[in-house]
Amino acid sequence: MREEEEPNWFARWEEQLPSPEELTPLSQTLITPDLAIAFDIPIAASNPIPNPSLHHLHPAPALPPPAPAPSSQPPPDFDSPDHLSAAASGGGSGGGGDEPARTLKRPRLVWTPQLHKRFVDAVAHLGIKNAVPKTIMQLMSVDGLTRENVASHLQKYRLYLKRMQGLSSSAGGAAGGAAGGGAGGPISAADAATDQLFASGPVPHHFLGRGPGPEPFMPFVPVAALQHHQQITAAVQQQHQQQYYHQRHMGHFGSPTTGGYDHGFLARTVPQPRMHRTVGSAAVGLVPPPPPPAPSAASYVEDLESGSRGAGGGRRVLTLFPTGKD
DNA sequence: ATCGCAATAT
DNA sequence: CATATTGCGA
Repeated sequence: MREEEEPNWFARWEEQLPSPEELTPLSQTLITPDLAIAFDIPIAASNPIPNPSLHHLHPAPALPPPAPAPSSQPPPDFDSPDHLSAAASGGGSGGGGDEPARTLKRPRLVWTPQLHKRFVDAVAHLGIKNAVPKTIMQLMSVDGLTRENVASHLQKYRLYLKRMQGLSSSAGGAAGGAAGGGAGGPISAADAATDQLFASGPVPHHFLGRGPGPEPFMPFVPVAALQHHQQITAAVQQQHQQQYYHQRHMGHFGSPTTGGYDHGFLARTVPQPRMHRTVGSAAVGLVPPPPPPAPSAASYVEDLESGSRGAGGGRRVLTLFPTGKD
């Protein structure tokens, strides 16, 4: 009953995807080390490098989870509920020092390309069929990730796919409508470019004259295309306080060079084929803008870092990853 | 009970 | 602008 088999991505998945049964708890504190330290939160230092490596486990994973059957196996095991430091808003806090933990609101989750990748990978791996928030969430094994988080993101993700479903032509886009789906077919597309696309404009978009046109755009189609294993780090930021600064006011297509970083992703809900981006990537000055000299249809898989930190910016959006990564 | 999605709030 | 929340139907 297997229908399609793409040993390519599939094989890779095996390497980094822990079988639902083995699912290794990648507990990646939703908090960044810095943040944790800032809050005096003892991070279990027992996880310097989660499970970068993998043990070649069963050779035949039989694509879909073992038995799409409903009730089947218990969840992979989630550990700590959440230590999300809610970052006291400053104001009131009087008490101060208590252990913020449950019952407190979690800071807004920042979907970083990496995290998003994990998401996309999971969806691709599960297939439209099982790609439901709960499953995805569990497969992602991201500590702190909630079903709502995924659900919300998933919603947007689907919208994106639908939106570009018709535009394929035109370069760049690459898309393919695979989505569809209706069930039955595992999405097959490749979005490898996800993170990369996020920050870079793989789309040879010639600056279409659209100045005031909002177009955050979310570049990438579903599919899995893993390559390396990296730590998924979820970054969080305060819930209130001023907010996001990076706004695309560039209005002019001229030189979107450094200046605004961002990981654009997902687009609005207006059915407008507008595509274009201002690209930006890397805030602290790194990851130079990859000039797309070869508009090949090939998609590279790489992850970029957006280590933008409060540093000079002003805001503390800790979207920081383990710098290291070799 | 959970998903899916629109609307709405922050 | 990106997420989070909420409400309602399936």
